[in-house]
Amino acid sequence: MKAHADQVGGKVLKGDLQDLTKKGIPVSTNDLAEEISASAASVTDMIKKLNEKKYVDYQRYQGTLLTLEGGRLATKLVRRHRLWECFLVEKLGYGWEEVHELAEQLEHVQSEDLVDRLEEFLDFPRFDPHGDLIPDRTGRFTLRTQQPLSSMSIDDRAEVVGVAIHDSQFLKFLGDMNIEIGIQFKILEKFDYDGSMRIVIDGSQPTLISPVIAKNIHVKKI
Amino acid sequence: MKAHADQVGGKVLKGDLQDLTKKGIPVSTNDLAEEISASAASVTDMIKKLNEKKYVDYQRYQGTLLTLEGGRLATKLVRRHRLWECFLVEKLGYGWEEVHELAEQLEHVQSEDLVDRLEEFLDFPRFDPHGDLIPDRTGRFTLRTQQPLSSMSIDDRAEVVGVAIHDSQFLKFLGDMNIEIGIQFKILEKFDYDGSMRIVIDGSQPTLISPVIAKNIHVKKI
DNA sequence: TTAAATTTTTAGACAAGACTAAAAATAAAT
DNA sequence: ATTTATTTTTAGTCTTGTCTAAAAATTTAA
Ligand SMILES: [Mn+2]
Ligand SMILES: [Mn+2]
Ligand SMILES: [Mn+2]
Ligand SMILES: [Mn+2]
Repeated sequence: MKAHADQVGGKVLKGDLQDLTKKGIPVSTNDLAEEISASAASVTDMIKKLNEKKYVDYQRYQGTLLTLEGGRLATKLVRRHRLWECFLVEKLGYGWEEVHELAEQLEHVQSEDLVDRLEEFLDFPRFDPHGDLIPDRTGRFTLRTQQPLSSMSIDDRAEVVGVAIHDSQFLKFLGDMNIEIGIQFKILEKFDYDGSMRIVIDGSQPTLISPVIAKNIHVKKI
Repeated sequence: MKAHADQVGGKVLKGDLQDLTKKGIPVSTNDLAEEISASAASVTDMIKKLNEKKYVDYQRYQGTLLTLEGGRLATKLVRRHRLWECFLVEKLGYGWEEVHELAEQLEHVQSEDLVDRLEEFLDFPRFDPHGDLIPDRTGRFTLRTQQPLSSMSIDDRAEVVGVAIHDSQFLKFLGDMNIEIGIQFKILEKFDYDGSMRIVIDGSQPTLISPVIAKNIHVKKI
């Protein structure tokens, strides 16, 4: 159910949830179980019910795929989740590392209208605090050019547009290094040995970025 | 679980949830069942569990009372509910007749901190859109002098401070008559026959108020 | 191409929360 | 003080969502 804007670099174009997931590749029962911390047996049971209701395409032993209807529902959930995250950060002053769990609860409040009003109240934000895209009322959103920081070269200049991981430890760590959405920087060095990079954030001192970190920061070349 | 500020006219003083409910009078199993639209059997089952957890005092056939701990929990829920109602009206532009059901969902989001921040964001409102008191972080609140409009006499001037019924039909009806929290008016006539009243809202035309309506509007004499 | 390892499903059980129908306790009426 | 009516509880069942252990299917390796 979780969308991964990260996997879709390239041109700006319209997309739906399918574009945000690994297109057409079924997810395994075990992976789902792992993701939601439940047993594989429970996942099988539930998936069968969702299949009955036509929210997923499921054939035993072959994994699971969202149907169009399931995708629509999932997109709505993603929309709600991300708008609530915006609210928590923009209006209640939470940090980007604190909002996911709260949004997980708020997203289950049933009311289309509430979310639409929330969106208006927030002035129609296009991205959530982690840089993820917010689908509009109709489920559409605009894709964005982006690439992992690890793919940049020396002397490139770039802007941080998102993160691949929402883990609060990771986000807090980035925060401590003053790395946040919107900051611009230049690549000073890239070490062939392990791919570590030295970058300099405009108006600040140079920082060393480990390859694992670099892979999980999404940037836009400028 | 629902607090009734209406039952406590009189002097301004500190209170807790006990003050807001019919003090010490146990609620019957059937009344609870009616209130939540469940069977009496279900209520008995659940009450037994709450009794186990010490949230209520229950003895079979004798009805149910909140314990101190249960009261504290209930107060928190009431606080959350009312703050969310404020949010929906103040920030998202909902009408007072639309917010109860949404707040019923939002109140179940688990996070003390979230509610405290919401309260601050709303500038520490003391009353919700229906004029009900909002407990503070510690569960305390200040009682307010009030009486039903039906108890006023000719030539009295008063201000609307709340409503006894939260039914959306009733609230919409009041709205249509331009009766809302904060408006001030004068009693022109009171008909002995059935208790109907004619009132005039400052800067408007006189209106006729039926006794049922008058009983459910809380006012403060001025 | 068969055997071993892994993944996924089934079978069976359990807890929570609901319900209906019948029994028991309490309250009201004669 | 009995009888009758009402309220409340118990008994038994159902549904939903979860789990573990064992069986079945698929994938990987020999
Ligand atoms: Mn999130
Ligand atoms: Mn996010
Ligand atoms: Mn309410
Ligand atoms: Mn209210």
